Amino acid sequence: MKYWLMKSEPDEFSFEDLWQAEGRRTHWDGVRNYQARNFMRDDMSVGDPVFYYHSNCETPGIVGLAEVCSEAYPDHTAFDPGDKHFDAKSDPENPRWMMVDIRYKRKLKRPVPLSEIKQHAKRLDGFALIRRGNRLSVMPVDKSHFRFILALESKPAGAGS
DNA sequence: GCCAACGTTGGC
DNA sequence: GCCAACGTTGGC
Repeated sequence: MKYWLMKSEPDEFSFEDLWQAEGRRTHWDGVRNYQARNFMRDDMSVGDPVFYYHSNCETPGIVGLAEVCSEAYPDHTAFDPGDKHFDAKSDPENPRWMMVDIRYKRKLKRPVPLSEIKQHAKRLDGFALIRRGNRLSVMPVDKSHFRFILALESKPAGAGS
């Protein structure tokens, strides 16, 4: 079992939207980065836990838990000329972009903001989210990092290290 | 294969 | 809105 973090802009598709979605699940379409695609295609398994992260918003951070609930399969939005993420070079016979489905698990007791995660940079050494210039929208999380961050939700906001 | 130009991401 | 960092593109 591997652990993951997936970013979404709440204006596009928030954790609340995932709750509202039919079956409380959705397909993670629109990833157009090879590294992120490879993680989904090659390394994810059904049942893997996922941190749901809100980016490009007032307080970026982890807001909830989800889980992978499908194997990777072709991202059909790449074939749709009307779609925002259309990619003419993705051939339906040989799809370039893949996605998985994820399912809502639960909200964190409180969001754990990026700023707080950064305060624990030493403990979280190597965590892709806080590596310089990180722009990955799907990234692996070490099991120990995952647990450490999960424990933060039970501590008061702003509690020191 | 190099690398400049460009577009995008995403925190601030 | 700014801008640093990064990935991709395309000329050569």
